[in-house]
Amino acid sequence: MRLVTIHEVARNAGVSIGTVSKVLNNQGQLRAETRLRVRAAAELLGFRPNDLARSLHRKRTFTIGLVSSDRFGRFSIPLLEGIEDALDSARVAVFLCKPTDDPAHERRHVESLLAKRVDGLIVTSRRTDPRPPLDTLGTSVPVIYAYAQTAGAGATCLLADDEGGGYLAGRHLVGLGRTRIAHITGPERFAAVRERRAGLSRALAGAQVPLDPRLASTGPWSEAWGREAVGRLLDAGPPFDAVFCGSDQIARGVADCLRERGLNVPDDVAIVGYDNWEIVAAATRPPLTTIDPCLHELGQAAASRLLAMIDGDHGPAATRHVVRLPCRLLVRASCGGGSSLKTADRAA
Amino acid sequence: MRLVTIHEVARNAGVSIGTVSKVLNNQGQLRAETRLRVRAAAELLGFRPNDLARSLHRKRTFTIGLVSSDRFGRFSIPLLEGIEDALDSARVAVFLCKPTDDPAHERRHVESLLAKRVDGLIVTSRRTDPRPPLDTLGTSVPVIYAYAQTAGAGATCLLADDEGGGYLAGRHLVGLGRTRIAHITGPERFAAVRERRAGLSRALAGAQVPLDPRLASTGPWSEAWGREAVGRLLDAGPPFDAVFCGSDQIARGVADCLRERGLNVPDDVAIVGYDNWEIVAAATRPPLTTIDPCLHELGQAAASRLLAMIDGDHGPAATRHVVRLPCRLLVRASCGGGSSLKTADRAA
DNA sequence: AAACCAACGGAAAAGCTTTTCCGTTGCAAA
DNA sequence: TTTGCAACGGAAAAGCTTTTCCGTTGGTTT
Repeated sequence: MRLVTIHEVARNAGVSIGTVSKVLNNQGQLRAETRLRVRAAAELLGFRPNDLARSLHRKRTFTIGLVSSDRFGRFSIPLLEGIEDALDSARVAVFLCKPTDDPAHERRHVESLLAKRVDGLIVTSRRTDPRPPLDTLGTSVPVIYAYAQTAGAGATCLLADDEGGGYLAGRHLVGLGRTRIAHITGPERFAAVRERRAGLSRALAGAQVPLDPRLASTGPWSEAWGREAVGRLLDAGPPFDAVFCGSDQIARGVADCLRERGLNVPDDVAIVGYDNWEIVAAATRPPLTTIDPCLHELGQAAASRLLAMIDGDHGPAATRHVVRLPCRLLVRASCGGGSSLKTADRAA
Repeated sequence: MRLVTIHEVARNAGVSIGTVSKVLNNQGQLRAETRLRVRAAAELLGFRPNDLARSLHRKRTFTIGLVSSDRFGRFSIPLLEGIEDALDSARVAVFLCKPTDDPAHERRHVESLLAKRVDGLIVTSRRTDPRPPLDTLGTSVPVIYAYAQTAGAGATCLLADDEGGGYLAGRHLVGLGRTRIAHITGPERFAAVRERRAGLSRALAGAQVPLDPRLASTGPWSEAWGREAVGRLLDAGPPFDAVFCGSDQIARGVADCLRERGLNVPDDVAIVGYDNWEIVAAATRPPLTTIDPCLHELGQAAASRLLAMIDGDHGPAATRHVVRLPCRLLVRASCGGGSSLKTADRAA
């Protein structure tokens, strides 16, 4: 695969390689006729400048590494697409890399990325709980944590605002007049679980609606858990007219169980899910009103910020930033209620 | 981010840069003591050879491009992971790139990948139907189509064996003694739909079981369609004791509807799904026996083959290869039946 | 003691582009 | 006609590594 070099273009156009370079980069003082001739030669030969040589010289590769400390899953995808979106317009390419949780493996990948002289790194994970800081092996490549965070000092972390999401859900439900609100969510050990609950509490407190602890339960992030938990409440719990679920999967289980028990959603019980996992939320009967963590936007934001850090070179690297991006309430049918709220409603 | 170069290591170790290179690549004739000294200096300074310079010289970047003509979705993920798996051990990194369906956009991406001198390209898409060949802009980079195909002459395409998958499903059902088998699947225009049906027919024909056309219906790839289609059969169709579904989503709809109509799965009706989309198949009540297209393996195979093409340089590039990789029957509970079959059963 | 060989490691080219610095060339001004 | 300037484009270095080809050095062989 012998590729055309700038030398051949130069020879073909009867100029020096420096001139070719100038033409192709719109630099220097050249006659229009010369530019045309060189361009024609380049076109004819199908010349494509070698980015390796170019980057070697410019000390910038227009390349970043995405290290996802977890398997690619439903959270990584919108994130990834957001990142691609933002980078694509800056003509920056992304190296994918999927280390396992094994730190040695991660290290090896970072090593390889650094050898390739990526301009920056984005770290993501499935869980939003703190992870050990990425070891950049003594270099000072800009790093940004997207939908991931670390306790490290100078780290910039972009997260979804789980507390705000919980608040949005709560406010929506009380706004619709619900007063006995159950909360069925994931394992207590997840920070997201605790924060979403805090947001819910804040919303209810603001409306003088009590949060009955007997109506709150934690368990796995699964449909089966949703069915089981709501079944228990129906069997032995106090009455309730709404359920805020920790995930759309849980919400789906809740909806299925309620329907099978003869209850109507949303008339008897309103449901708010979490994640806006389209394929689940839209297929549920009725389709789920849910909290959308806006991961696409989060990905875009992460990428833009990284780009800024790369350009700024010596940005505010020393200070730690944890930024929470707002979630969005996406109204479908599971709460009834106005299409007036739509998606415009954002957390503070 | 001034990085350490081989010169600094050389100075530090009191040798020439050539010697450093030899040490780090285990080449040449050097005293053990020298090797040690150089290694120590490199370690001390945290030297990391610049892959740009290295690749420039070696004419090999250990980098490939993954162009996914479709959004990253549930099919791309296992594929991607398989690819990563195979490439990781060869220490090859992958550039992600997600052109839209716009050919100009795709072209721009390929352009950029070629400028980065990727050693090869993998093309994937969500649908398995033929796509236009990837324009490699006059170069001869090895290209492989994974879970995608093109009519182009010298193309190598790796696909899942849909016909074989349909056959597996059919054989499993007749093996369990089912004789009135319905088929609810996706839109007719998908090649996969037609091929899976052909496989089903072959299996039934082999067992002298008729395929009643009144029991076959096509529609969207959705749960709702599964519910609707099976509902219609219950209302107005001939009796049936099994349903082979075109996707797990459809199968889930079928299972939900049957249960709600008071029928037992698998006692009254057995169900086989398609895709082994874990999160759906395992959450269905009962968990779905399904056809697993083995996309992880397909990804691995695609990557290994690409690697071989890269190494072989002038491989069998001129001939067209379309390879169908076998699917696997994954037994859960929706057909009852033996755990004896398990996953060992593969298409011919 | 002369000749030779093995072991060791240095010098330099190659790989491809960008960019700075200068040298020409042609024309206008004095 | 000479001087000067602007426009144009070439030469060469820089960016970093790998690899080939040689030159030294010290010891062995006869």
